[in-house]
Amino acid sequence: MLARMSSTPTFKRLPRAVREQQMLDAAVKVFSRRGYHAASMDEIAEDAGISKPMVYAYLGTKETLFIACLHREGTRMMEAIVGAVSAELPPDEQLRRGLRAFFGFVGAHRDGWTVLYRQARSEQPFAGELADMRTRVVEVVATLLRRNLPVPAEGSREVRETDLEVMAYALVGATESLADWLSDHPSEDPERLATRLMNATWPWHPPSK
Amino acid sequence: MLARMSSTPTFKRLPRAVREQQMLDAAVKVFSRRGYHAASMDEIAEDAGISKPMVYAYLGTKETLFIACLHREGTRMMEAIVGAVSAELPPDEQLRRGLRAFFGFVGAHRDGWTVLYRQARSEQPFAGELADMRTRVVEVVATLLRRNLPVPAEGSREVRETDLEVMAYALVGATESLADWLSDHPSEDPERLATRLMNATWPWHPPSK
Amino acid sequence: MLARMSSTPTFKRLPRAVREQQMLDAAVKVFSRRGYHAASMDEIAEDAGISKPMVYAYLGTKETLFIACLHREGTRMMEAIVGAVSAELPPDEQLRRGLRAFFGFVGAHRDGWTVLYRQARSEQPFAGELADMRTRVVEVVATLLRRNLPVPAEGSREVRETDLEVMAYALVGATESLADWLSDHPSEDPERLATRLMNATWPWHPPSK
Amino acid sequence: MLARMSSTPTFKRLPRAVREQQMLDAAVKVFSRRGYHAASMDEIAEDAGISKPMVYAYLGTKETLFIACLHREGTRMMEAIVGAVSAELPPDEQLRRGLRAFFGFVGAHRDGWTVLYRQARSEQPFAGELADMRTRVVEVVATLLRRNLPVPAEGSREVRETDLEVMAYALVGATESLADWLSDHPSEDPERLATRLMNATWPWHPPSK
DNA sequence: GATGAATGAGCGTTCATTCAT
DNA sequence: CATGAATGAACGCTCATTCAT
Repeated sequence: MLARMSSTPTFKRLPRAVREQQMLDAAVKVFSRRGYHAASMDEIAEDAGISKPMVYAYLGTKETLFIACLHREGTRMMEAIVGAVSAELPPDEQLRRGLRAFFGFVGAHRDGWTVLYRQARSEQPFAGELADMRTRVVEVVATLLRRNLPVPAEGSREVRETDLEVMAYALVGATESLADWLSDHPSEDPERLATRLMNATWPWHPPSK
Repeated sequence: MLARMSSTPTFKRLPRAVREQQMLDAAVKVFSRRGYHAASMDEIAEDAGISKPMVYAYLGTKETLFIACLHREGTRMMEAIVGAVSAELPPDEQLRRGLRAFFGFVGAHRDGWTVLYRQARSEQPFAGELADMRTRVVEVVATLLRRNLPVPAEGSREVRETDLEVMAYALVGATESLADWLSDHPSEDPERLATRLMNATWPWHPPSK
Repeated sequence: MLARMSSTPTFKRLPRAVREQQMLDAAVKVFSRRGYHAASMDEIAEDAGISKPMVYAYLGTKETLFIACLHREGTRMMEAIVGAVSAELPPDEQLRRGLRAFFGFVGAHRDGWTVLYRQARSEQPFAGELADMRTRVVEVVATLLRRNLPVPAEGSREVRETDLEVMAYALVGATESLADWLSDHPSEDPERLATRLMNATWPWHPPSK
Repeated sequence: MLARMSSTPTFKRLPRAVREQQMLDAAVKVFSRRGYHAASMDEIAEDAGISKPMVYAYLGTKETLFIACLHREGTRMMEAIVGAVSAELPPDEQLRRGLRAFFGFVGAHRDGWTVLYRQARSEQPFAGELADMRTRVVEVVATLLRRNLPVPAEGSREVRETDLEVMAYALVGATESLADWLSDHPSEDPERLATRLMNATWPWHPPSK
């Protein structure tokens, strides 16, 4: 029904949403490969099979383009994790599954999220954007941790809120670091890595798997 | 105040070694503030109170200049840590003091090492340099960890080498992450942070301080 | 005079091919006037009435730009000579006409080929390019010379191949030198110069013209 | 009397003339190897084992330094040729010996005169200097040629002065060209080359050697 | 809607040249 | 006499960004 009968192959003009995804694909690829500054709009446009002014028309400047990449990839990662964690599970199982999902995602998108994230962290203009994302992650993790602590033995020192935040930060940092480790050990299994981290950090839980 | 207006005009024809340090100071400052790419050799030279050709004459290109910064700051950090850890101390005390020294150093040089390190991680040309430093740190930490594990209860599962490496990586990542957290919470005490991390990660040890 | 004030403003958004020629014109002019090193890309761009990035976009770096100049001018010269020489003519007439065409070309493009050629000879990066052109010319000349020798009298010493190559080189060198002489004597007639060289070098042929 | 009795080895300070020759040696070497523009005063000073300000104190700017090189090498070449030619010899023998001496000199100083000369020809600032040298050479050659022509047969066309100048230029150009050819054929004997050029250009003379 | 043509601005780098010691 | 220290001035090159078609 959309089929025009005109002589020229009218379907070349893709709808806007599709074009935007193509551009973001190309941008993620190039930003990851070259780094934010070394990436050139020319290469991104060429890789997307589109002319440069189109990129500007759809996604704005280089900076907004990068932010768009960041959001898309960040959201995808979040969804992967959230999709793996059900609120009905016991807290430690939530943690375990969340870690698995994260390592799995990073392993499957080796040139995506991790690299963009690292780029963003080192460039001032994106500090704000990143702080937001990170905060959201830390909050989720902190919540999980709170429900996941060993029952404080008798009157021993109790864990306070700031400690929780510190632990959450530490866990996130540890996880990022292991994501890098994973990059250097491609033969390792993301699943096993999640288990290892769990066992190492919460030795009071029964080993999983 | 004291002895201002000294005998020489103090502002010109300084010996090479002095100028090199001035340049490195300026470079560290500008690289931290702007990021590697956004930093301009002009600004670095101006900040060092010297003309650009001098920078090139003494420290070479922008890339070698950055590496020189990295080495100087990295070495300073390493020395701060090594100076705080004595081999005679029990392993867990070594770890504790090493962490304290690290956080203390990061806290005292807020715009130095951490930022440079982050920069370097996100630029390919410096990946190699950094990987070396990181590997050395991980090895040291892994050694400490090996001597620092809880005595494996009877026949329970034993910790293998790979687990150790993973733990070391995790600990280093957690520490780096907390170094960032420290940058965002300038009012926090580096000493306390080290304690918190120890308590959170090795709850089976008696709390320190 | 004729059809000035044509329909289009004439000064912007020209198609690539046109702009490339404008750039090459400007480049030849500036390279000739200043020499390869002293010529600045700024001046070339300005002279072409275009911004510098366009020059880089179309013709590449300074080196490739110079080579492009060399090729264009060299090709034009070759065509001028080839167009003047018919294979049906007797060999000595071919030589005579070739010389005339060469001197005519040099005389008509005083600041073009000769100067570029001299520049190229003195810069290592272009040694290869030029050696090729020169070799081709020498081969052609050697062939002509071979067919153009006086019939060796009875048993007199015969001319060997190496001698031919040497003669060809000598003739080409002599011709180049005279092209310079022509630059210093603008009032001289290129036609007469060719005749003079012929008469001086092959006195056994009947004088032409 | 100049001998100071001081404690330091006073004789390290070489007399000015010696130092100048060292500098010129270095300059000739570097100019030949790199070309006029690519040669740096730094490299020349270093190669001469002397500091840069000394070079400026003794030989002035880069331009005057190059001219000094040109003069020294040009004079050496002239002396080599003049030393080989005696006014008592028959004209054609003078020519023959002059060519031999020239090719011999060029062959022995492969990186000296020829390269400097070529450099100078392609840079405006040295046009004047070179024109002078060349004129002197051409005049000598023209004189030799005048005495060296075949006795004009009966009433045939006579050779005029301009023809002589043209011939001299042609011969000089041919010779330069063959000097290049010699560079590409290091196994060839400069002596034989002189003979070949003579035989080719003045076939009416009895072959020499 | 889509693009080839075009540029302002800036950066890393080098070099001839000169003080101050 | 001799030099290490220092710089002004350019230059080649690139890039994000925008017109005009």
